[in-house]
Formats: sequence, C-alpha cells, structure tokens
Amino acid sequence: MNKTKDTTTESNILNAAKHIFQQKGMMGARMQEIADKAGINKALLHYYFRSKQLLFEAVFKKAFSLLAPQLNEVINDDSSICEKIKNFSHNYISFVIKHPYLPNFILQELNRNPDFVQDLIKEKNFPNISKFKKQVNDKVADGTIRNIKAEQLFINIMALNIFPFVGAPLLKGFINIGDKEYNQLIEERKTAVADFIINAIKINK
Amino acid sequence: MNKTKDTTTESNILNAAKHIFQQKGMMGARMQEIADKAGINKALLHYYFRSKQLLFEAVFKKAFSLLAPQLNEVINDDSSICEKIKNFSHNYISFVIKHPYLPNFILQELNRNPDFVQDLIKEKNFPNISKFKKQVNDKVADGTIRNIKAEQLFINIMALNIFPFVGAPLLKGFINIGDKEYNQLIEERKTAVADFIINAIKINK
DNA sequence: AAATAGTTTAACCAAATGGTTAACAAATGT
DNA sequence: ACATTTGTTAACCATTTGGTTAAACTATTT
Repeated sequence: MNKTKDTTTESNILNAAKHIFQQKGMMGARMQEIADKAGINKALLHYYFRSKQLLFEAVFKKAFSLLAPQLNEVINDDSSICEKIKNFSHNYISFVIKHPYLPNFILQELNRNPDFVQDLIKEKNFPNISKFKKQVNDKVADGTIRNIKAEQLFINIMALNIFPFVGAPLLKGFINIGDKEYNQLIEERKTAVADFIINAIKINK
Repeated sequence: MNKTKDTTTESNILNAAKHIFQQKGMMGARMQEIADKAGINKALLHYYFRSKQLLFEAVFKKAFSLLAPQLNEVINDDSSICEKIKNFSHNYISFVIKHPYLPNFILQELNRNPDFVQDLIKEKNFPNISKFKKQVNDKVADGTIRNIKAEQLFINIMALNIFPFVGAPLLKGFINIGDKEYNQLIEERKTAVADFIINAIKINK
C-alpha cells in the first residue's frame, strides 16, 4: 500500500495546478499563482511542463482519467440495467463528493474547446456505450422496460448524476438552502437517483 | 411590433459582449475583441460601461433575466404538477435551442463566483419554488404521486432539462454522434423529458 | 452661428502575464 | 576528486491587457 503521497516536485506542481485550474479554469489560472501554491519558482513550472497549455493538458487528462474508467467499468460489466444504474449512481456520487470541482472543470473546458473531445476519444478506456445500448434495446423489445431510446436513457442517467454538482450554486439559490442542507440532499441522491430512474423505465405489472 | 433590433451603440456593445462572454467566459474575454465585434473603439466600451466587470455584470444579469422568469412563471401557475413539468420542459428546451450557450455561461460564472447568487436572489422575479414544493408534498400525501422530496424532484427536472446543453460536447463523445444527430436527440427531449419524469413519479394503479 | 453637451477615436500608460536566460546548487557517474 | 547532468532560482523580456486622456467630431440648444 504505497501511501507516500508523492512529494516530488513534479507531483507538487500537478497538485497545485489541479487546484488552481479546477477553481479558475485554464484562462483564469495564473502561472505565478500555481508556482506559489507549489512553493516553487515560476521558471520551474516551465522546466517541467514547457508551457501553460501543456501543464493544463496534463492536469486535464489526469482529471478526466479519474472519471472515465469509472463510467466504463460500470456500464460494461455483466449486471442488469437496474444494477448498472444503481451502481453507477452510488459510485459516481460518492466519488464526486470527494472531488466536487471535477465535473464542472471538465465540462467548462470541453465547452471552451469542444474539439478536445476527439483527442480524448483516442485514449484507451474512453467510455463506450454500445453494450449498454444493446442491453437497453433488448429489454425494451422483450417488454421488461418501457419504450425508451438507449441514448436518451443514457443522457438522463448522466444528467441526474452530474448536474447537481455543476449546478450547485444555482440550485442552492433556487431551493433557498445552505451548503449543509444541500450536501444532505446530494447524500440522499446516492440511492434516490437510481430509484427515480428505475421507476421511470420499469413497466407496471 | 417593434422589430427595430436596437442599433444603438449601447445595444451593439451588449450584443457583442454577450457573444464573446458566452463563448469565452469573463476571464477568457478580451475587451479589444468585444470592441472589434461591436465595430467600435475600445475606449467606447469604457465610456458606456466603466469597466470590464460592469460590462460583464450587465451582460450576465440580462442573460439571467431571460431564463429566470420563464422558470418562475411555469412553476408558479395554477396547473397540475404534470402540466408544469410538460410545459416547463417543452418551453425551456425550445428556448435554449435558440440560445445554446446560455446555460453553460450562467453555470460557469456562478461556479467561478458563487456569492453572486446572493445578488441575483434580491432581484425581483427570482424563482421561488415554495408553491411547487407545497403542491408536491400535497400530492405525495394524498397518494397521487410516489413519495419523493419536492427538492429532489425539482433538482431532477432541472438536471434533465439543462444538462444536455452544458454537457453536450461530452455526451456527443460518449454517445459517439455528430452535431446533427445530437440536435435531433435534444429535439425529442422536448416531450421525452416530461414523459420520463411523469413515469418516474406516478403511482401504478 | 455660436456655445454646449454628448459621442467617438487615436495614442498612450502602467500593470500583469507567459515565457526566457544565465548563473548557481545538488546530485550522479567515473 | 572531478566532470556532467539535473534541479532551482533571481532577474529579465516582449506582449498583452484593462484602462485613461485629450482631442475631434456630431448633434442639440440658445
């Protein structure tokens, strides 16, 4: 169990950069601020990662690679659709509670530069939903679940799991509650989301 | 029918600024670029709106005021919960198809500066969900709909309607489709979202 | 037509920013 | 011990950026 937390300069930089980039985005981040947070000279950033762009890409890909395999794993195992929905929702929400900036960071930067998705697709472990799609189509055909396009169901699953994090400030305002109460709502969603989805697709016998 | 499209300098600036800010965010936007897009000198931006911050706030509040009343209206009218969900989903998705950058812009900037929500709440027409909340609680109590917290249902409605826009680049990658097919999916969601939600909450008789 | 107020511009400025250089220190190999 | 590579820093540089100024141009008023 290697818990040495990596105190090398390079991982110091990556950690500092992760914080700053996730909080302020690529455009809002300042190299000096990252250097300060890492406790090093600004020139050293360029020594390890030639440019801001390259440092950003390193941070972004690392962040993305934390989320993507998780989705891939659940969506491509051999369990039933209901199990997949339950597992994914629980795992994902638990994970993102510990990394609350992650979804917003990724969505923001992909919106800023949508072409970057093409790069990501090439990486191994990029999620592929074809198995899930077939599974849904089969279950719709044999009448186990309601008639729904696999793509729409997939979008719904992602929306219900991810949006509460990226929309947090807005939702807190609308619902008129503070951080503590909102976190409680999120906690409940670990199971509530799957229940909601399953109710939506299952056929009433 | 006043369709004069407002060709005053001030609204020229606001329009140009809207495009640039929505595409690049507050930090990514450059005053020079906004001036160029508006076809004027950069100094004129400061003549009309003292600073970048103030210009940004003007754009942001205008953008927000396009979305908020819409939500408020539907959520606070006298129709049934199902009607509200149908109306809101259809109206919202139709509207955002015409302004696809809007949701991402607002979410991104609220995440960058969450305290700004407090400002927005003070504005009149800021959405208030208390009526919706009572309505849901009543229907749960009398057994018309499944047991669900009004807040969770509200989050789900928002998530299913908004996320497909802010998550578009990512979802296109996951589903592995192009813009055209994705827009088709969004189009279907004008009705599919409400169906999904209603199935999720209605009791099977 | 002269004065006044409002609008627009070119030129400028100070600060911030990403990036570079050259010197210095610490490890590493021989 | 010495040389060479690797890691680190202070000082510097060119460019960009938000913002200012003073002059010019254009209504509007008197």
